[in-house]
Amino acid sequence: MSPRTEKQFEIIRKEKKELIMETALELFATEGYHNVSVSDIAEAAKISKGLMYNYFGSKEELLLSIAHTGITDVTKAFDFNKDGILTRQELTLFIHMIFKTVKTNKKFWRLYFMLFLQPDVSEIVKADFLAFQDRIYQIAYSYFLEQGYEDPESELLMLSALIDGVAFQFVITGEYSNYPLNRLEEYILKKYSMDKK
Amino acid sequence: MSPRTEKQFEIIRKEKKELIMETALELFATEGYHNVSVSDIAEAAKISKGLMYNYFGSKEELLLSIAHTGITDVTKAFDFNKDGILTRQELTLFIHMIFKTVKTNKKFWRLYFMLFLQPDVSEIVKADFLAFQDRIYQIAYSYFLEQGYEDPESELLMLSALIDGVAFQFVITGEYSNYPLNRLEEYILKKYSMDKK
Amino acid sequence: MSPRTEKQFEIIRKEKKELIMETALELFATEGYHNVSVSDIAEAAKISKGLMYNYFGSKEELLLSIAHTGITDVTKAFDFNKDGILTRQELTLFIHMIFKTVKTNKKFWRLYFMLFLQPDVSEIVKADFLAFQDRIYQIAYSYFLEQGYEDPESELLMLSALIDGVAFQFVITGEYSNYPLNRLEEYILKKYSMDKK
Amino acid sequence: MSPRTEKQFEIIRKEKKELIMETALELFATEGYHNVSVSDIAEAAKISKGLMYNYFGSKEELLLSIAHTGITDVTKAFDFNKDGILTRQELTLFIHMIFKTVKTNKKFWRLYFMLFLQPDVSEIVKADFLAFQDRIYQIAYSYFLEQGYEDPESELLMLSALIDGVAFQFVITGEYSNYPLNRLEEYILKKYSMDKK
DNA sequence: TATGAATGAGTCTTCATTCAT
DNA sequence: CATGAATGAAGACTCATTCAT
Repeated sequence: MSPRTEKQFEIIRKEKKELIMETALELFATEGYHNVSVSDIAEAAKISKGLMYNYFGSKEELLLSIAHTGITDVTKAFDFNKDGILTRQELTLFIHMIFKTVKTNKKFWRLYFMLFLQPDVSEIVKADFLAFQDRIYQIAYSYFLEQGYEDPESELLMLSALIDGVAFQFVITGEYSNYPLNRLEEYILKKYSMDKK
Repeated sequence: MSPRTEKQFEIIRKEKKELIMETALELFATEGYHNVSVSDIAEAAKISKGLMYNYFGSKEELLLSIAHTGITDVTKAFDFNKDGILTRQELTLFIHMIFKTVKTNKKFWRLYFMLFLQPDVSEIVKADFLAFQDRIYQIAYSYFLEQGYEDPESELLMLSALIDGVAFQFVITGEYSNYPLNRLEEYILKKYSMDKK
Repeated sequence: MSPRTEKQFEIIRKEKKELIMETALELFATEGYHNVSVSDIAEAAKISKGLMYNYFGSKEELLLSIAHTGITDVTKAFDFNKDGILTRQELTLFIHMIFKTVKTNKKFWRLYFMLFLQPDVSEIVKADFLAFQDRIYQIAYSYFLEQGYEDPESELLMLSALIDGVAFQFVITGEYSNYPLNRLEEYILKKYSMDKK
Repeated sequence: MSPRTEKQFEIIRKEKKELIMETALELFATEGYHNVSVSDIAEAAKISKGLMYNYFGSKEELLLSIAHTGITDVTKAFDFNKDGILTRQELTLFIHMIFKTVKTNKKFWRLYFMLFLQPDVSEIVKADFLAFQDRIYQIAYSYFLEQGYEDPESELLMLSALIDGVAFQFVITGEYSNYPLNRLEEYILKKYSMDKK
């Protein structure tokens, strides 16, 4: 008889928001943002078309929310609170984590690659990502510097490109691909363990 | 004033077609396929909307034509008629050529990355590209094998990923970016010249 | 803490209803009926959307309630219980009252003008207004007749149009306009004091 | 076989544009701007929904075009190229013309009254109308001044309000009303012929 | 009585495509 | 070969209204 409490409403909102975002991510990643209509999302999430607008101002805002939440989650997972210098083991762990996040969040990374090829990506998304990338760069850079690499910057760019390339190739393969991500991970790790210079 | 010969018509057709494709490539790459309307293309190419349909069955066909022509051109440029084994110089040249084509056809590669993230890419385009990739793989693979690399397949995949990664990062930067493509090229070449194992 | 009596509930209902109507009138007049959503009204009145439907069957019914209540109030204010003939002073007072009500209820009159240009105004509202107008017409007509005006009907229509025109012009000016309503009132009163014929 | 000439296209465009504007004016005036959908207009004009957007950027732009064209036409009809002072006959003619234009363009004036009650009317429309009104004011003002009226400004405002009021009352009556517009015109004209001071 | 999540019909608008000339 | 007016299906978005709590 009495209306739902504020808390109850909050829970409902949170859950619905997540449902919509997950559904949309799934569709955006598999079909492409422009090939998915708001109706498609509503249907897949089993809600009405209008409800999406109760939670997100527009289809684009939904996309940006997904991107923002995704990168925030990934960033959190990395626990960047390193103050000292990376040891070799730590770099190993680090690279391992990147591969893991790519494996776990394949759809998300697919979306991110799409977003970056889209020339009109919101500055917010870009800033989010660049912040994340920067952290990684700093860490890897200090490692290469420490290890006495001749041209740590190029080394860094190469590692970055390599990871991006592997991730890209992995991501463009279908849901159940047999891209040898694990094998490549090992191979890369081995390389960085042996390299001197 | 005299009626044009069939040959002349053919030339006109060919030129118009190319004009449309170039204009469309430019727009697709800078604005994104879905953000460019047929009207936009017509306007930019200074032709009528109807004329596009004289040359291409649909907007999508136009896209696929661009992709097909592009990859054909690139493939041609490579002159794969190698029968013997790649020497180190040849690999060097080879990698150099890849970087060169990425640099020269930035827009085209951008389009290609987009296409590959789009799950419904025509099988034709896929086949085109896979054929191209296969040739490269064969060449590089035989090289790594010859050079006595322990795991030539992984090595191959890594080179491929590395190049894709560099190309991707280069391509998503704006028109006049300062991404150090040349420096990375050199760095990669040096790596492959020194590496034993 | 003690359960509210029925009487108290009634008072609450009345006050809420008035709050909603006043808020809606304010918004309708400043933004236009179609530019104001039920959500807007609810937000401005600091109530929930659902509550409005507790008091009014629909958005349109709310509008009509406002119009009905408004014209009823205005009518009451006039105290039409005249049996005798209007003297000149009484006409003066009468015209003065009309101007006063226009001044005081600017928003309401704005709404009324809108309603009358809307072809599908409810018959109820029309009837309300025509009743009001009729009373005024009767009074003014009898006055003009008494005063020996040649064509009292035309005279009446003119006075009516004049007042409507002044009111309209006053009403379409912004909230803090400097339309010389008072000056015009005086001017009109003077005219009707001097006119013979 | 050969495409239509530019001239032919121009004619087509002009005629279609007028058709759409006339149809829309009819509907806007009888139903109200917000109660008429673009589909309604298309259906009434027997064109497709999309075609309207070939000629007008939006529904609102269509409205503004109608308003602008209407007031331009009316202004033209007045031939304001007066340099001398208005004689009484000229004022008579002048008032007559106003009444005539109201009678002839009833729908248009209805639309204009609506627009002026709409708080968010485009500045363009307002400017158009105020320019027109200004011309009329100047002419009437100079007349009243010349005739030695005590307070020409108030006199002017009154004439203006009177005309607005008559027009308003005439306009809110249905298509085939029996509002005595002609009688009122005569009555007003008589007034202004007799009035001294 | 009061709340706000949920619905879905309806609206404006876009745009690939067709076709008469 | 070339044009652009015309179409209509599809999409994003709004909002009055309902209803479980």
